[in-house]
Amino acid sequence: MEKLNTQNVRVRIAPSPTGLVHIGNLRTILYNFLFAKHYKGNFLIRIEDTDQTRKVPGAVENLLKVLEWANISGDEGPYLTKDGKVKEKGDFGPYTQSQRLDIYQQHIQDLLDKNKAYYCFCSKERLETLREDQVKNKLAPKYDNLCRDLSKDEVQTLLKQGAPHVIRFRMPENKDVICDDLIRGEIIFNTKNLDDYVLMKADNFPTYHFANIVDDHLMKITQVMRGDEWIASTPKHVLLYEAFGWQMPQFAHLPQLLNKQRKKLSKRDGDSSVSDFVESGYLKEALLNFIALLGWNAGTEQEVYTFDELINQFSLDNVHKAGAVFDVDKLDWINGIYIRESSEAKFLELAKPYLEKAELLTFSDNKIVINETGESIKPTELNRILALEKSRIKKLSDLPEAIGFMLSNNLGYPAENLIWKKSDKEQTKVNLKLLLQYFQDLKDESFNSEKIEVDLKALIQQNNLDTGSILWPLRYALSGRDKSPGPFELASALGKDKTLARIQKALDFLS
RNA sequence: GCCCCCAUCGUCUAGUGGUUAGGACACCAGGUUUUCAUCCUGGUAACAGGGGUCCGAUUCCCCUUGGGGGUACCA
Repeated sequence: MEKLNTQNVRVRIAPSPTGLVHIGNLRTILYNFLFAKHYKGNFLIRIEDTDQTRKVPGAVENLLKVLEWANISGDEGPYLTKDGKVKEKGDFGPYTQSQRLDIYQQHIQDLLDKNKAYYCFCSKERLETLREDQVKNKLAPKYDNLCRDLSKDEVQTLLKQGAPHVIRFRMPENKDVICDDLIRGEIIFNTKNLDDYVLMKADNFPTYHFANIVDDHLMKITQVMRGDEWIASTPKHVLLYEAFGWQMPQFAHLPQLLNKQRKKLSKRDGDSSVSDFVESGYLKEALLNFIALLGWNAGTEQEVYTFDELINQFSLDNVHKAGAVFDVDKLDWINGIYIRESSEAKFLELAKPYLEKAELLTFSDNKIVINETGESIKPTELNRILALEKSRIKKLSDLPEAIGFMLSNNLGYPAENLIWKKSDKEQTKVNLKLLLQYFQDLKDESFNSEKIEVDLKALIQQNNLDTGSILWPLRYALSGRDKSPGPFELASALGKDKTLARIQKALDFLS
């Protein structure tokens, strides 16, 4: 295997703007970025929009927004300005292929002059019929080289007539092509299995194969890291570099991200667009951490990494060959870790958009308003409420549902739910009255969960009560739910007035 | 059909000729506990099969099987 070149590292991602960025794209982007930063090189973004028919408006913006969200920025290429416009930076531009057509024109002429490429006037219809026949006869579908040996005069005549044409690569015959891969070693192909593929399309746009090679060369790309679905086209690329007489970059084909069915994760897999993950409330640290480990590991038992640790430890040496199944359960687990470890202030910031979107709260410059009641709530109070759910939610979109009952003044539930399984109605009423009395006497400044816990445990002992017979009704009165945070924390987060009101309401329900 | 890639618990993976095959998620059981979650402890679970090479193969080679990718004027 060839040795990794670590000098003047320049890598790129080359997405085509045909839809939303999906999670597999993001993983490829991540690896390129980590690699570039690890070797203190440059990371560039190049938009490969050579298929005019598949262009999707807004796709470039979506890509750049995702990168911004992920905190990954290109050293060269397109970027998003503050007012949402797309601009480009860097000395090797333009970084959008549709703006480089003249460059491809020059280079295709070079190949034509060297007789490495030729004009082809075959119609799409003919090619289609040809392919159908080949498939029917169990032959490899291949171009039959009809135009490969057209004379110069024939070509000139047809061109003068304005005949539609493409330009094809003149594939050498029966030649082994060695493709060296940083991850897989040498892969050998024979040109007899390759056909004279198209370099320039009839609309004068280059194909991926052509534009990609010209640009990687011109932009001085040192390593090409891309999904392993490209392995099969690598010999075409190698041959093109040879035809031009250019030095090739090093190739590293990354293992694919697979869905549960072990198929390539694609844009068609519903939930796989990065925007969906953002919307569901996965933290960027969690998502990046998780996908970094899908196909790579440092050879240690570490599972949780900061971004800097990823940059420091990332290496192509321990990137896998086999594809990896994307397992949401593990993502949820790691997301939970990042949620639990986030600071109070950060968690509030993270929670904001989700609470607002669910129309639970309205945030303005100096006020947070509870939509249902119109009351305002202090950030410190909200923080206390949020803290209750930190260890219970898996993603931020779970939050509105999880804390809704804390902000509502209309808890409704069947009265019998207040009764603990080993208790009865009368006992429950007595205990709730005891609690009402206790909380009435409790001073505001003592209203914290530690104090309440100590007091209530003492109360339980003094009165010789079953713990559950008092704590279950309290918790239920305060939450109206079978499952919730503990009663001490709830009381503390709700504050004296609401605590008293909710206990009173429970007593009303029982009578 | 043809070409190419890949193969350790259900999933993500450690392992580079000699290990009780390790960790994490998920799952199960137990502990803490008023519920749920967190947290702690323990458990079930894997080298696809067959040939070689070797004193010895999960590890190296070959074949089979299985999975995936490619085979476009898409990327």
